[in-house]
Amino acid sequence: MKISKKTQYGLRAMVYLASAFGSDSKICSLKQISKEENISFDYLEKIVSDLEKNGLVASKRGSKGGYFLVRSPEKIKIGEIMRVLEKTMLPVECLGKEKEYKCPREKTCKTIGVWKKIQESLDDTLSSITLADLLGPNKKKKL
Amino acid sequence: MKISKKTQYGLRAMVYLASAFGSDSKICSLKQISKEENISFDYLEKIVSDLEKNGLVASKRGSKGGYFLVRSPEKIKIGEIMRVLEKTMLPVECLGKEKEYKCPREKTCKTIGVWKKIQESLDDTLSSITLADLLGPNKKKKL
DNA sequence: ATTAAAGCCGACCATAATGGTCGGTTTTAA
DNA sequence: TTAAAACCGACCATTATGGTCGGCTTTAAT
Repeated sequence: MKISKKTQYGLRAMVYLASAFGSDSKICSLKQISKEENISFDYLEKIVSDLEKNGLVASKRGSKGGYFLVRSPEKIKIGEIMRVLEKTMLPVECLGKEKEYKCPREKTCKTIGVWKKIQESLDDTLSSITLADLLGPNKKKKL
Repeated sequence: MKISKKTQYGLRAMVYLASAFGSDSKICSLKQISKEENISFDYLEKIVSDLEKNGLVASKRGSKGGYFLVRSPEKIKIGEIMRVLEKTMLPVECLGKEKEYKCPREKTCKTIGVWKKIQESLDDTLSSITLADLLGPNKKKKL
């Protein structure tokens, strides 16, 4: 029941990009991010690559290249980021709707309700917070 | 971000014991539980042993022995069970209060708020449900 | 007294996930 | 032409997970 380092690093990188979003220098290199956020460059590369493949950031290649948010911070929910980076956001398999998986205990299971409640409160929380909400005092707003 | 099988099995075992709690035959053997709940006997043994060490169940040894709840189901919160069986209930290390761990980013961290919210909603959920709440229709109550 | 059922306990183990590193290729601004 | 940066796949050590096994101890029943 814990959040992976991957997700933690990824969220930090996203917050970093969010801070830069308004400015003219909204493009940030991995070197920059990894240095300032103290995250292994090589590992960060993999993480950001995942974020890119899932349409949360975009890149510019070559010298002076880097990454930037594709949407403004207010439009990016924390849940979206986590769903990309965490292996699974389902507390238990049986809550998934994959065809292959079919729980034989389904009908009579007394514990499923617990996992459902956990999932619901998690979803609530993660869809109520956006990147913009994390941007520190001078960039206005809560949390 | 998922619940281990250990916890899932453990909760099912606890629910099983809770069902038996009222009756004269409140003592259940692992053989019985593992068979009816379809959980590996050997693995269940380890799980229930953890629950015993943490004072959630007690045992009677020898023939006709087995395990039983130490408290009535209404007095056992799901959170207690999970805190015993899950490796950690903290979304991230930095939320812990261990002396050894000290996050250098603490002061300026923009992401900690997210993890705090997750933890709070999780705690809320898990302290609001008791074993009794999971006991099916004939044993009264919600969920 | 013996036996069978049950808990108790520590060792072992295969597989997968985690968190990370490395070397090389391609693109692009200067 | 060169340096900076993204891109990409392979590799790797450590840990967690989920589970098995064998032997010991306790106790009810015969």
